[in-house]
Amino acid sequence: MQKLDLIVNDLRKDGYRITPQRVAIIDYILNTESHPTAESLHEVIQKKHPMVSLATVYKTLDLLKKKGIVQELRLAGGSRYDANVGRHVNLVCVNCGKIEDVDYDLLEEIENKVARKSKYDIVGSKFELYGYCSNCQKAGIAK
Amino acid sequence: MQKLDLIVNDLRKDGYRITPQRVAIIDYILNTESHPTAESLHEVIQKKHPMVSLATVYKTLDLLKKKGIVQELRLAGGSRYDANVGRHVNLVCVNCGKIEDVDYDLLEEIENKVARKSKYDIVGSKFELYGYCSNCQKAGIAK
DNA sequence: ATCTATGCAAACATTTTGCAGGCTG
DNA sequence: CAGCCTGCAAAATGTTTGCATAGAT
Repeated sequence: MQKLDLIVNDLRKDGYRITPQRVAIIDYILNTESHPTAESLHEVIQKKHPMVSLATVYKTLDLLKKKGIVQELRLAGGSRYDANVGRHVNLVCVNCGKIEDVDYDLLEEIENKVARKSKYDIVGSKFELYGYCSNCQKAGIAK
Repeated sequence: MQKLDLIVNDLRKDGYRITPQRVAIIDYILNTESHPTAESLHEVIQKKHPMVSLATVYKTLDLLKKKGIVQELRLAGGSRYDANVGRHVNLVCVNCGKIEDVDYDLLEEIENKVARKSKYDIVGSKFELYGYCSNCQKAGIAK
């Protein structure tokens, strides 16, 4: 069974409606490695599905974020979205915005290794954990 | 010698002018652990130095980023700035936006350890490397 | 005296929101 | 056929820019 179908079934089970817009967006983001912005995603999808507005793209991406289907990378020039939600390292060019995925072993060695392998001039790195702090868990907000 | 003085001397050596606005901003960000946004930084600094505009805060933060003195964390609700530019882990509450710094050993164990220690409900993580790709290095753009 | 840095306000880019109507279940 | 989802447009948010002037060197 396709990954798309699994996600669609999951959403349906949760009571979400399966619209052509949502399917098109999910399908596209599952099958690209381009880390699109909301706007570039909208442009590409409109070619096949003229009936998709930018607002719907944003709303759908919000839904997919909540469901853990996509990850949002907040970068200069707007957020980019990534269906690869497993633990992974993104190599971001702070000049042109290009993003590449990188395999790695241990944190301690990553930076040097990556610099050597990629020919990137590394100017910084960041490992961030996202979650709900204990206060917010108690309050049960917006989860 | 104070860290502030070192930075100020460095900037002066590079030909940048040492204005009260810049000193106030650098001084504040060096001595806070609150990961302020540009706007919150502006509010706090205005209390002591009414002559600091928000535009100047942004311009100064850009300068400090270029000099490697601060790190920008792009999060929901706006970027946050952090004088701790060494390699470190930020623990971000995706609900209230609180940011805490975390010590760590090895990447493999971080997520579980942090979840246990912090009582955070971890919903995702991200380790990003920032740098200039080889193309951009050749082109020598905007560095 | 020179010329960078500032403040102001307008411009800009991205994302969010409200509402009327359409489509899924 | 009930109510969630959509498209549109306006609004909100966060950041950048242009220009005249103040102020650091």
